[in-house]
Amino acid sequence: MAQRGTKRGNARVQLVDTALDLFDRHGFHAVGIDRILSEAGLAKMTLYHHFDSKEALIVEALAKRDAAFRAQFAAAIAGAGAGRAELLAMFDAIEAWTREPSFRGSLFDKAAAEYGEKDHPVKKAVLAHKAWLFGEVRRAAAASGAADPVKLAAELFLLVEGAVLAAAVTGDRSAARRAKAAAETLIAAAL
Amino acid sequence: MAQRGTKRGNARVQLVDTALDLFDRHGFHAVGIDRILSEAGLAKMTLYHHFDSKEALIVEALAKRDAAFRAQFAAAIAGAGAGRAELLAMFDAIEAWTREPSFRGSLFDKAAAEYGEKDHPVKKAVLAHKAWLFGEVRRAAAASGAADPVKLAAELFLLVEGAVLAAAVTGDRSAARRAKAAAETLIAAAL
DNA sequence: TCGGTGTTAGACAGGTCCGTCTAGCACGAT
DNA sequence: ATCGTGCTAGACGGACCTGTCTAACACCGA
Repeated sequence: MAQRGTKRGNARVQLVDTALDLFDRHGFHAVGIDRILSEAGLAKMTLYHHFDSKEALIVEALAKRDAAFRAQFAAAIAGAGAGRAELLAMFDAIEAWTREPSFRGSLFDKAAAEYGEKDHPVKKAVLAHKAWLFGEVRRAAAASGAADPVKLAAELFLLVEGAVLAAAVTGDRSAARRAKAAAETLIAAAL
Repeated sequence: MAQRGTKRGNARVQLVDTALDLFDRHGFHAVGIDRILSEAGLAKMTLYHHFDSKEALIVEALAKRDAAFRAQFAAAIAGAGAGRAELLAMFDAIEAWTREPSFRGSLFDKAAAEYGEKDHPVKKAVLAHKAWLFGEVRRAAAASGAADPVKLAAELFLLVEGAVLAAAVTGDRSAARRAKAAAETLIAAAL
């Protein structure tokens, strides 16, 4: 049994982190709360004190992953300038991510696969994440001087999504690099 | 209760079709065999007479979906010529598919999300499907006269994957059309 | 009409699911 | 040191999971 939290309030963090890892590895429905609690060394009531339900835990886990992703993404493209350079830096960021040994695909894609109902809280979290990511691409595309920046952004977004999916499913770790190459062609044609 | 099969051997087909529909709507782990049997109006032993396990049913369901997809895909691109026209016809095929009211995303992407282990039979079925699809793109790219057909195929494949994913997750039904526009740019640059 | 074959119904078993319960721990303030 | 409070442990409940069992059904050829 893992040592119990030495500080108050650590349990919640431990819970979310453990859940995040297990959901990522095995999926949401496949992982029961008993397994999360066992792995985290915590008890049932600890979970239900902090969260109303397993679903609430999932939503919070996705929120944490979303925040971490945004921060990592922002840091990765911070060095680049605006416009074209920033767009290309995004593909570098995706490549760096997909090459991490811990990369197991987008947790949001997995969540979307398991929770397809439009009004489901989990699906809403997925859509919010996707909308933000597309917004980032659109913002950078707008500063690239492209004739039709929204069209360019939409095309590049498809490349990003495709690269992440291909890297996750087939394990193709060079997908992001090839997506970048395609992006360079699309950007050049869009100016 | 649904009327029992009037012909012998209809049960197996009914089973696979019902499972396919439910897996597509709710996911693999979320759908129990009891639900499938209830919906199909069949009994437990009927399932376990035809299949060794739920997993075997999943694999057969994916095989049927794979076969149907290949047939539909082949029919959709049959009219087009070879090379560039065939590549573009593929995007039309994807668009037609994603615009079907019954479109709920790629069942293979969902399967990959729930069964991530490399050696899992379900994952193997997913990889076989993806490998075939990429092979189709590569074959057409090879006949397009591109300087580096494999590179072109890889880039177009990412667009296909991205379009299907975007259509499934965000419900963006014009994703495939934009993927086609991007593909035209990439093909033009690859010649 | 009768027997044999292949399929089906529904109960059952053992495990796990999510969520709730009571009881009691460990800590901060006084 | 004692009290009060926030948090936690582990048992429990009812529902559901996958897979197995017995018993009997419907249909075939003879």
